[in-house]
Amino acid sequence: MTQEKKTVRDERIDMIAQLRAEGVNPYPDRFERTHTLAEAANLSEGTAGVRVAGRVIAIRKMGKLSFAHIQDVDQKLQVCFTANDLGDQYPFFKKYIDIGDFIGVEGEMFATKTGEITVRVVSLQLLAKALLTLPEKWHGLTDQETCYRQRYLDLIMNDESRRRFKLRSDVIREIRRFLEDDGFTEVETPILQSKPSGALAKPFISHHNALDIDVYLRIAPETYLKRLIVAGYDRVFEFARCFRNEGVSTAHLQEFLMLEYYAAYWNYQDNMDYTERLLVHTLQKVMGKTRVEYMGEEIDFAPPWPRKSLREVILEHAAIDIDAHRSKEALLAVIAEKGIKLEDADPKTLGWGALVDNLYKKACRPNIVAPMFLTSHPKELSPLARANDGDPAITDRFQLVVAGMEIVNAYSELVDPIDQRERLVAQQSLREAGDDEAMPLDEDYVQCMEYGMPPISGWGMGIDRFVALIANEENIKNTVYFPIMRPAGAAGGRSESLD
RNA sequence: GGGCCAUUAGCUCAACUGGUAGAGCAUCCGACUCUUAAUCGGCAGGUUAUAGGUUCGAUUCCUAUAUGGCCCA
Repeated sequence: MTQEKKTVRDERIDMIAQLRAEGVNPYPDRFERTHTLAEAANLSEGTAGVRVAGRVIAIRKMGKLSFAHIQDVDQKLQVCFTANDLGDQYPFFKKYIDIGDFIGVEGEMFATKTGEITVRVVSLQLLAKALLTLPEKWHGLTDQETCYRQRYLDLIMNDESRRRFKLRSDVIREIRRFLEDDGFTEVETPILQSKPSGALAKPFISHHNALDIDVYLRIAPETYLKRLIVAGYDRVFEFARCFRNEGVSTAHLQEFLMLEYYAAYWNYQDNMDYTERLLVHTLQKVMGKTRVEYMGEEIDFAPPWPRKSLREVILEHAAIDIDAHRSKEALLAVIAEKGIKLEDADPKTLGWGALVDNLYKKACRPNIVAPMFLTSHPKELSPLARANDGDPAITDRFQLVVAGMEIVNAYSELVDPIDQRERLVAQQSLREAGDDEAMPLDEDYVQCMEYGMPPISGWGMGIDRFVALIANEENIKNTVYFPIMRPAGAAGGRSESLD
């Protein structure tokens, strides 16, 4: 006996054939709506001629009276079918409409005895027949992997997921409006670049066939945005999809959204003021408040946010004065003396600046919860930042640190072409020594600077990370619709290449 | 890169110390005019992630692999 068992899908395919045989198109081309579901939900009782459409997400079929809920990404609405109102269409509904289908209905608004606003349907149209059933209605979809791989199911089933993605869209919209209202121009700069620059990171490499050159997916839009300031724009910004070919973790995406803006004639102090205004405005607009909860801690963004130098912060949390230990050897010695273990495999290969950075990440950063501006980073960590006029070993730079995460990175830009060339040459030699995160010398960029670059302060924020923070979401993958995953069922293909 | 955990019906989960793999929802058949996890009755649904091993017997124990999650570096 090889009788194949019928799956739900097989049954639905049979049903579609049956529908067609009865002259019903299971996939009609349009439906004329009078209201969205959200609009309909706000209509008053007695409003007739309401035409709405959506996906059926729940059905309660009874003898001659049935209820269903239809849903879109914003709203869920109850609809009611009776044999009296629908006539022939009532048995059609009972026989052919399933959870998961899209339907369009026309009817009159009324309130049920529990007071729920509902459409009393007088005519019904099937708009799309579903072959596969939705996840179970009560527990919904909880498997994280399925949520990532089939985000549409996550969004259909999980209200919390819909809210999170709405928050993301709201954040981007409000930031964009705020910047536009302040005279910033939104621009687009290249994603395919022949030299990756603007950050210290490993790029993805691709190949341009027509030009026969290797190209890099951008790691930051920085140097192109500054070229536009040279071109004469006062203020530009870009929501820039960036790519960094680095490790996977709950805090890192390889493809992520960075907002950068550049304002001519500002320094980093002006920019800290502006950062407070921009982010407080955004939080007020999208959350209606400045307090958010993240992983059980309450974080209040009410300004002003303290401004502390890297030196002060390390002194505070690690009791080490980095100014008193300005050589790598001296600093290593005092770190060892304090019994602090750095994360990097071999701190001896790091320069003084990188050592300071590691020390901060280990001893200070996890303790910074409330928003704080961290300023005055070592010059060697910031090849595109302006050196401080009083102390040329540090830069006029700040990061906004919240909940142990760097949310914003900004500085007074280096606009001196001679200084810039020297620093990029230094980076280049690090690169040649094997540091593939060091920045290559971009001759075209330095040349641009030689034509004259005004004072600028630039700013960058990881949108995904910011959204994760205010959405109280631990895993950054849940702030993007479709995070990259290893293809499901991919069978090996890499064992051969292992040495 | 290292450690721990998970993978069982379409979905959410059980299955004691190794002894015939179960339930709810969804599907299918039937009843039902205010339901909302609708209810009630009935049917059906499985290569327990994959490949090996131990055993009279493996969802359970062991090894490897795959995918994912969490923690650490």
